[in-house]
Amino acid sequence: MSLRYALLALLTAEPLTGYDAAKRFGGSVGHVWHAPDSQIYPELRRMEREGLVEGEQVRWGPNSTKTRYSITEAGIRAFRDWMATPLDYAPVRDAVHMRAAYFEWADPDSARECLRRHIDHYTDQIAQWTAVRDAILDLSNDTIATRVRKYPAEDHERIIAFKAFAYDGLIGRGEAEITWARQGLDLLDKLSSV
Amino acid sequence: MSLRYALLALLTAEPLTGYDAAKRFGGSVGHVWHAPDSQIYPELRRMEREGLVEGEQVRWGPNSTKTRYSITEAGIRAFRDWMATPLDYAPVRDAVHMRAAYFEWADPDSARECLRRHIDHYTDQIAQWTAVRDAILDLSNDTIATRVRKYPAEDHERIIAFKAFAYDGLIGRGEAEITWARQGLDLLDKLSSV
DNA sequence: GCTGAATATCTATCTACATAGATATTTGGT
DNA sequence: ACCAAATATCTATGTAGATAGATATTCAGC
Repeated sequence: MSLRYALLALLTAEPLTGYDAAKRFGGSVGHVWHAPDSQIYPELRRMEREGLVEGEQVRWGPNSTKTRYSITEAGIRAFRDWMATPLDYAPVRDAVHMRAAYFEWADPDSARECLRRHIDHYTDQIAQWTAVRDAILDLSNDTIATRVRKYPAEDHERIIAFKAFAYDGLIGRGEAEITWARQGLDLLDKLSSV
Repeated sequence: MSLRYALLALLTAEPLTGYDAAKRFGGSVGHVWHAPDSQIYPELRRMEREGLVEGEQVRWGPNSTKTRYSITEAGIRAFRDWMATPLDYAPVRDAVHMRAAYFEWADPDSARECLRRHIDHYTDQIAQWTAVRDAILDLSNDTIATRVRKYPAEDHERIIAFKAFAYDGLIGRGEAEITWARQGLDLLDKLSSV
């Protein structure tokens, strides 16, 4: 169901085609909510049926058109309603931590590999998240620049601050993951040195 | 697919009925991998067909039996193989961070509520995780006590250390979430005081 | 002996999501 | 004029998981 709200969130900045939206899910929103295009197109159609968005045919080259969706008043209301609704927490499914709990069944090299990959993964992610956050803060991020242009100047600070805040959360969590994995590597060293 | 390995992990400690396993998914493994019983029973049957576990009928009262599953050699091999296989990282789907990124659409009270619930949720979880970790470390946790009894004394330290390590990871991450949410509350205060 | 909780299992339906295409048009560069 | 890449969309199939039961037996306590 959150895909729907991710789409509405995108559309509060500007009208988009399904293709545009799908691209955003590779970057911006994609950092917090992933979705493949095969989920996006049908969801937009459903949302149109329910009046949350409005599709309009726009020219695309000389012989073709594409559908550009805009958020409707009802869509904005639905988004705000969602914002006021408590989230429920999805049950945990965490393969790395599960595996780590049973590392006595792995040979130490595999265990180390697993943790090193964990560190690499989050190092990588943190680099991306940090880059995006910084680009948001100095408005060199296009998506956010476009968004901000749509709203009065007195809102800009909040808009930017919340986006940066979300990224800070991802970064903080990533750092916790790395710290943990390093502790694991130390633990493996300690246990194998006996 | 990880459900399968969670089950194998459980069965390396002792044979279990589907019902026993389902209960474990409410506690121990459930902290890292959740699954409802409606997934567990069929998965165990599938695993039996594939020779990873072996079901035996054991008496249950005077007029009934139940199926108790034990891990087979093939099951142990499959589990070890999985341990040596790199995990791939599931795409992110994080409703709270997504919502936080668009807090300009929430009224400040709802935003605060959302973050307070986040703090409550993880405070709660951390209390549980900490209790389990401590019970693991002093062997007052039954599941781990049973497990440890099955293996030679020189392995006990590792077995316990890895379980505690996994819980430390959950706790660390939970603390990061709380830190972040508190920052959010501060940010909301700052922005509303303007 | 009765009753309610726990044990043990199975089913059925629905949605979300992953994966892997197919198809057609447009645009930018040689 | 041609070709590759990008744009724009749609479909189909499969699995995982959420949700909500149905059913029968056993066990513990009164």
